[in-house]
Amino acid sequence: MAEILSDRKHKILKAIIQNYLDTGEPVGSRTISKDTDLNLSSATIRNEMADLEEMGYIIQPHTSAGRIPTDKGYRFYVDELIEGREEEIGGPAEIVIQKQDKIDRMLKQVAKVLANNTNYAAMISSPVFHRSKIKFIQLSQVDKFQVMAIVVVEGNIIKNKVISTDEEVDGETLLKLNVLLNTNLNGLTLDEISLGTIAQMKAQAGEYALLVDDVIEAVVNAVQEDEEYEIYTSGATNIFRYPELSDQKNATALISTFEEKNQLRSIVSRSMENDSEKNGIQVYIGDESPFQNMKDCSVVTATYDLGNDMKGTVGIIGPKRMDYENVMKTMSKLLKQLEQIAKKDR
Amino acid sequence: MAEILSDRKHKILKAIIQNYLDTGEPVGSRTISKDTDLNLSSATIRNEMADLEEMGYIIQPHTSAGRIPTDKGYRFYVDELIEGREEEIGGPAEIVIQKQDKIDRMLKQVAKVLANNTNYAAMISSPVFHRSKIKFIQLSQVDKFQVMAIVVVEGNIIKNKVISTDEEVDGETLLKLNVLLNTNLNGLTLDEISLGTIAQMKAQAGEYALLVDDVIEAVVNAVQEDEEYEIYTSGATNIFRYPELSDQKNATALISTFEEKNQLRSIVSRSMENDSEKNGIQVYIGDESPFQNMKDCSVVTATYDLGNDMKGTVGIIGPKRMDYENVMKTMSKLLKQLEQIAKKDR
DNA sequence: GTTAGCACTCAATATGCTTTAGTGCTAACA
DNA sequence: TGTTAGCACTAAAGCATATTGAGTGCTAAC
Repeated sequence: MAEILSDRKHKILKAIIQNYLDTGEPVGSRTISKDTDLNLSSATIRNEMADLEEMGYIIQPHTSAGRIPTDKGYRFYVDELIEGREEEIGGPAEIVIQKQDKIDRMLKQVAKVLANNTNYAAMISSPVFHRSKIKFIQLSQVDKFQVMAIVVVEGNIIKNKVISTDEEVDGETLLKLNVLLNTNLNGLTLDEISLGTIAQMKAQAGEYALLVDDVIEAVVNAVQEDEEYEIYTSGATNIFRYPELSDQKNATALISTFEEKNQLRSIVSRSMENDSEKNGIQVYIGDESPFQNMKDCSVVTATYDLGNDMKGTVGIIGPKRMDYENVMKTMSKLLKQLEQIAKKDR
Repeated sequence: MAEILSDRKHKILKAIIQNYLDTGEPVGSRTISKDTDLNLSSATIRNEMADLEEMGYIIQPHTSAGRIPTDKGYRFYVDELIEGREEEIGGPAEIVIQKQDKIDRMLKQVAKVLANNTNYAAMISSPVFHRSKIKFIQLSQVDKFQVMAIVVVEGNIIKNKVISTDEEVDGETLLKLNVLLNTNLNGLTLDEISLGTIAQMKAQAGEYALLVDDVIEAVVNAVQEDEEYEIYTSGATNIFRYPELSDQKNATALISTFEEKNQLRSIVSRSMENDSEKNGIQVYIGDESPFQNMKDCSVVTATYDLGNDMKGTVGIIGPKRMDYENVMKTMSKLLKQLEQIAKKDR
């Protein structure tokens, strides 16, 4: 696998791939002969191309056609891109996200901007909160036998859950419970709520110890529940720009994927797991992607971090012949902005 | 316009439309001659068809083809359907929605079931709350200069808004404000909050009168804000089942409509406005629909009412040749279930 | 090692022919 | 007078058959 390509082959392969990214058409020897500064005739190029084909970097769709990159070819190209990526020479990013009062609005906007700037389909997950702290808890009477627990966690995310009680709970009790909960749980993450804490609370609750159990369960549920993080998408119809994806079969598969969002979750988890690579950007080419049956697509993901362990994933899905360079640039610029805004926010 | 069709023409027209709904192919005289119990030769049918064409109910796509319904033809058919619709003979509805703890989940499910049972694209709006009552309000300290107002309105919908204050607000003040807000505003709808109420509250607030203004504004905003009701969709890819909608142009338009959701809002408002017709079901054929450029589609909408003025809209979007009868039946069954579950819920 | 030249291949396009499903009209019929 | 059989006609759709064009691989000469 780790063959070393001669400088010339290297150049030719890169030229083929770049040309194919642009045009989407198989590229022939003549084109390369003209487009590169190698000053070689088409015949020579043909010989080199035959070699590259043998090595598995490119392939002919049919005898009398030019060559297109294989997955291995793409991988070569992308690896080189990632390798050579210096920190962007800043420059005022033209892309602009506006600060929004709610995080989810901002994320929706990020997805939109990403889709518009790349012309591929974009997705972004809301942060997963394994370890975000409880800011405060508020129990309120909803009904005679129903109490609602409202939990605000860091990032001003609000979760709520209705608790049905066996006996009527009067206002005073509720007040006491509220104080109890807040003094004991505020500032803790879910993981930090130990059995000890709970026992302690029960002791303090006295005759309402029973209720405490229910309430804590509700709180935990509420916080965990939307651990079922949201996924926002944008630009699904962009796939129609690429003929290789817009036949009925592919289009249906891709668009339901975006509508259902279940499969997108697998991208998110995968991206989170692998998040450690250089620059945090990951590229899945063809079959490498977590999708089923999406061998004609590539997926580019990155993880953002808003601090306090609020991490999420953005992703771009497009044809294999996507403009990886632009996608990676746009993505990292956008994320940098997002993270900056979030930083100010606290 | 209000020509009266002879009984025979009536039957023939209906047969043509029904056949076309089934097959999607232009229908010829021979087919009708065989399929109906009129016992007429194809030649006779041809004469009648020529008449119907002249009257504008049907049209020939090209000289040597059968006939397809015009919008006027569809309108005739649908009107008759709506006319003749007796209250469904109940029967245990096979379609089942499960009770969910949160309304939005239930609505999502409704959309899904609707899409699956009809094979068209489905949407449902969350209820609009012009006049839903405030159940309680909770102010909480978020930051030194930030207070969060959480408002719970009927239906256990939670809204929240962060208020930035000029001066630091201490816990005691907050408590007072909380009591003040709740004693004055609970049980009221937005419309019922009069200037008198506000003046009264300010008087009671004493030195914090200034804050009261901000807070009330925040509350009103919070409640109104998601007046920006949500729209849930399902089955957008169903349109690929119908060749007349699945060409690139149509598919892109339709699917972006579903993704963007803005245009869907215009359907919702339209449906709400017109909600007074028989059975509450409305059908927009072709250009009658609120969509732009969607002349090949029909839209069927209905309004649901969960009580307490919590009204919303469901809609189906499909080809003009959709199975209107089934759609209407499915829709009204489903809504009946939804409303029943909501009733129990209170 | 490079290149010109040539025979060859295959997809895509164009061309013309046939089939098919339907029509409208006319003339005969009950 | 309404109905029908029959026939000439039409346009789309299907099919086979050339034509073109972009590209290749190979060979022989530079």
